[in-house]
Amino acid sequence: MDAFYASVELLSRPDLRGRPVAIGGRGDPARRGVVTTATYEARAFGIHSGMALSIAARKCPECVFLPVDFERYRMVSRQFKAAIAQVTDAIEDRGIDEVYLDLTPLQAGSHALALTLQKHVLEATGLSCSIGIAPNKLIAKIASDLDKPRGVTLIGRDDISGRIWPLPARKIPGVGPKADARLIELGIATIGQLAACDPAWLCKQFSPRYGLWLHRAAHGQDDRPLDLNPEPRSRSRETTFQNDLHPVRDWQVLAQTIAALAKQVGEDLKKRGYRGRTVGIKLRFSDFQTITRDRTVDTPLDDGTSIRRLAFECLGRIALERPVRLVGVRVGELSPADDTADTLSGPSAKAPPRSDEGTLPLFDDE
DNA sequence: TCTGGGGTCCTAGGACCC
DNA sequence: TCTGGGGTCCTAGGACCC
Repeated sequence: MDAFYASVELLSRPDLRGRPVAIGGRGDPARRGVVTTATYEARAFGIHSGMALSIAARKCPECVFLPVDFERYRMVSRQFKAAIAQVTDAIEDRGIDEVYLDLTPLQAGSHALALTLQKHVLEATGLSCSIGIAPNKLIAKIASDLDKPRGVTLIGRDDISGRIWPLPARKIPGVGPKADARLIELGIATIGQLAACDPAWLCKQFSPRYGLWLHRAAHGQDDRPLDLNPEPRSRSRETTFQNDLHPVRDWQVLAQTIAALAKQVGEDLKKRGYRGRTVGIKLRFSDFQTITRDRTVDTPLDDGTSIRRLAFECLGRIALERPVRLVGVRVGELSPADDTADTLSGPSAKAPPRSDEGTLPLFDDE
């Protein structure tokens, strides 16, 4: 979807069309938050997603800032996916504003299919999208980005050297800021230059796996099938404080926040029918250093009380010596709640007992 | 007044087991 | 003066994506 959150907001605020608009945080650039989406007018001022709201406001004082409304975006997301489902049900969900489709079995030509999809999405939501059609997910994803907004880009195997190789290596999904910076250091700026590199040399510069993947990606090779029904791996909630917490003076606030997050994660898990064996917490300090602690137990759980107890145990293993900016609670190693195989028997039942199992030496507030 | 929230996957080291 | 090899699980951190 093109500039998804911003485009959704403009549906109800047509008066803002043509003006620089940025969506993020609570819509107040004086408060903590980042730009999630900027309209193309705002992008012209150098505003982009991930940028601090305060910096965006400095770059463009006339920019309009709106708060994020995830509930609404999720609703529109369901609408556009339902519109696409009229064309194909081979849909891999890639989050709120993206999907992969397998159009292989369809009879119509690629370009006609793309126009049909855009028409369905526009009629269902009033919003535009950009489409890339290619022999695999990797190239389709790159292609979808080449002609935004409202683009349709077709790339065949024979087009890879002509259309893909001139692009910056950073355009490969999976090459982020760190890998790109390292590539630049190594004198590699384009995908074509990456494709010319010896894979063994790339493996030496990066990890063996990543080096091999880089080489294959640069040659447009990708054999990942669509994942039509991915199982969730973890569930988490986190929050950034408007003002950093003093680790001692504000301990109550920290504890209450963790308890509330634990409760929410538990409710999320129950609603979706999952339990998890690993409970973890995340703390971000004022210097932006982020640390995590987690704890795995034998029996999967989904109740807020157990999650909170384990979260507090994790908290007890962290030295609270700096102001705390963010706290989060996570449950991982998920399994369906109706799958009782692991809870009744199995290897875990024979695991040696842990002396501190279930105890809460420091922070027991029950 | 710089830097959200919710995810996935990978790496590396240590414990532990055979 | 020496101390294997292979495997799994857990933990912590980090890169990356939407």
